[in-house]
Formats: sequence, C-alpha cells, structure tokens
Amino acid sequence: MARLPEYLRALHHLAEAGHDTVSSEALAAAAGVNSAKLRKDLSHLGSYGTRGVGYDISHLIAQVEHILGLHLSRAVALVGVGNLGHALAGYGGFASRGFKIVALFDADPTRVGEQINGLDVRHIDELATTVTTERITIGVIATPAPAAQIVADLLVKAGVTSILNFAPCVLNVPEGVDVRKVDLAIEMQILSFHEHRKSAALASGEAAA
Amino acid sequence: MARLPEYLRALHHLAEAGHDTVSSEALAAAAGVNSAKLRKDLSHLGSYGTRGVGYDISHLIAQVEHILGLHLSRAVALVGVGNLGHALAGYGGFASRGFKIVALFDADPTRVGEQINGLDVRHIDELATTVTTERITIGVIATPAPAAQIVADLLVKAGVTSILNFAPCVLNVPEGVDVRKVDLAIEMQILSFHEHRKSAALASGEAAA
DNA sequence: AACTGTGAATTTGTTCACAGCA
DNA sequence: TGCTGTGAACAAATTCACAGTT
Repeated sequence: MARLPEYLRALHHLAEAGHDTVSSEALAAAAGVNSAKLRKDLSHLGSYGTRGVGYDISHLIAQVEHILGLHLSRAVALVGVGNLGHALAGYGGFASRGFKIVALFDADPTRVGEQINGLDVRHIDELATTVTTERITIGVIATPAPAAQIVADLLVKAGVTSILNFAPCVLNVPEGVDVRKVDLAIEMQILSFHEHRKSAALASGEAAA
Repeated sequence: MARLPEYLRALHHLAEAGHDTVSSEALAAAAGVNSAKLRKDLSHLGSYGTRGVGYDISHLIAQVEHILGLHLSRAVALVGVGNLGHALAGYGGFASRGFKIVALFDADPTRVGEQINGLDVRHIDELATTVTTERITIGVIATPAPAAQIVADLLVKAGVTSILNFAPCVLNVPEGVDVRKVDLAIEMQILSFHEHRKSAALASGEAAA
C-alpha cells in the first residue's frame, strides 16, 4: 500500500517526540488521512493494535519497515548528474531513510570523475558492470527526456527492476519492472489548475457560497 | 483532472514530431494510459475530437492549456535554497513549461544575497512584502521538515493559495489553500516495497507461475 | 470509556462495448 | 471504415457506523 511510508514517517516523528503508543485518530492526523482508512490499512498487515489503547509505536514501526523491505537496505544507482541529479546525489533524505546511492553515472565525459558526496561520477558505459558488482536493484533517472528511455533500457538490461523517473516522459519497460514517475512541472501544472479554478470561482461571484 | 498535464506533455511531443492529428489510442499510449480513460477525460472538456479522424493536436493543446490556466503564467516563490532548493531554482523544466520563479527565500543570512539563475536570494522576513508586490500565488517549500509548517503559515498569511511541499511532513493549511506533496524518500520506499514483494515471490518458488 | 477491526453502504474511478458521426 | 463519445457494467477505494475487546 502506497500510504505505508507516510505512516512510517509519522510514526518515527511520534517516537522521537517520546510517545510510546498512538491512537488511529492521532496517527491519521499526523499522516494527513482519515482514521478509518488508516485502521483499514493497518489491519491488512495483521492486528497490531490494542482496543482501548491504540498502537505500540516501536512495534508498529518494525512491522511497517519489514513490510516495506527497509530492513534490507537496497543499493541505488543514479543516472544523470545535471542540476537535479546533483541535488539528489547530495540529498540527505535518502540515506537517513534507508537508501544508499552507491553509484553515479553520466554520459558527459566532462562530468565523469567529478566527486559528489564522496562518490565518483562514472561513465554510463560502466553501468552494466557496476550494477552487477554492486548488486544494484533500484535506478534513479535524472537525465533529460530524450535520454531517459535509453537509460531505462540499459538499467533493465543490467538487472535493475525498479526505476524512479524524474524525466518528463513515459518509459516503456518489460513486465516485472516497476516505474514511478516524479514530474516537477506536472505538479506545478496541477496547482495552476487549482489556482485557475479558484480565481474563476471568485470572478463568477461565488454564486454557490 | 490530474492527468491533463501528462496529456499536454504528450501532445507537445507529438506536435514537435510534426503530427497534426492524433487518435485517442495513440495519445493514450504516449501518455501511458488506457484509451477509453483518455477519451472520457477529454470529453469532460467538451467535444474536441472528430470521429473517424482523431483530435486536432494544436487545438487540443490550446484547450488543455486554457483549462489548466497556463495561459496566465503565475508567479512562483521558492523557499529554502539548500541542496534541493538550489536545484529547483535552476531547473529549466519550470520555465519551459509556463512557470516563472520570481523570488527565492532562505532563513540563513549567509545564503541571503547569493545569486541563482539571475535571482537574488532574499531573507524570509521579506517574504510577505515580496509576495504582495510580485503577485505571487504559488509557493514551493524546499526547507527542512521542522521549518516547513512555519514557512507554510507565512506563505498563506501573505496570500499564497497553492503550495508544492518537498519537506517530509504534513502541512496544515486553511480551507481554500491547495497543497501538493513530493517526498523523494517515500517514492523510494514504495519502490523498495515492490522490490521486496518481487524477491519474496521469487523465494517462495513462484507457485502461481 | 476508549479505541480497534470490519461488515455494509457509498462514492469514485475504470473499462467495456457499441451507437453514431465523419 | 475508423474513430469518438458515452451509457452501462464493473472494480476499487473510501467512509460510516458499530460490535467487540481491553
């Protein structure tokens, strides 16, 4: 379930604040969801709550991390160390939440050899070998759109089975490979849409209000 | 509808490739969705297709851009020019798709005055004034989590009605303010979940296969 | 008394399948 | 004939509401 990571973040936050247990109501508020939905989600992992009390935070954290496979710490390769890729390579949020970027690649020879956060940028020709030797299973694509499909094919061929795609394009991958897409311009456009609706509603005199 | 931006991107791509019209089947493939879903989505904007032919690309682009409010070009403020904020400020994908970051803010005085992409980083104390004078309606939060709610409150108070939040936390905002969240670590954790499921399926001998 | 877990009701979203138009 | 637009069927997700446990 795609909401478990959000619950996990909220749980860690509560644990750091010194709490031992939490009710579905409180956890739902911290995660920004409805409490019934949260209970239903958690009940799918098994019954880890106590009626009248709530959920044991550290126990629930362990359960959720196990479901998400975060006890295993998977190796990640990042391809494309341009503007965004550079920031992702240096982003502390990955390491602190269980992911380790173990290799950086770029097609531009002038970038190869550069060091970012203690990692050398390697040429993309080395991708296949490195993915194998470092046992990389997750790839992050932060290249321009025209290169993204080529990189995706390389990653898949090398054995990567999950891809996080920041390039603004749809990737074609074989069955069994998971792709998640993050398109920053699309996020902005969705906000623009809401802005547009709001100003239109105002202009038309809020007849419904 | 949240899929329109994806259709728009695909349409622009087709237009650049020299196409004039496109069928729902082809456009759906380019956008990575089912063709019936695409037709239903587009039919909500009105009937802009021609039976037997398909959709006129440039006409449809104009319609979709209008629905999304992209003909208006809204001003954007970015708060937090750390690692990620820096990359976002320099990200070409915003400008090329109709958004203009017009102001950068940070709380750290050592960063104030720095220039990124021709924009001065201002101190967050100037946020309220700048948002008003520059008519900013969209705010991007790229601060650490503990600062995000404070920044969100500042933005809302200054008149911003849409927020794109990159900080790993839930924001509380009043009714009428839209928030979209992008959490990079959560994206990775969702991939980790799929990886975990796949390796579990393999280990248990793929009894279903 | 407080809170979980869950059937049932409801809403929302997706896909099918085809009538009807160019 | 090729393709859109859409009613109807289907599927999924969400929320309600409350029985049951601690």
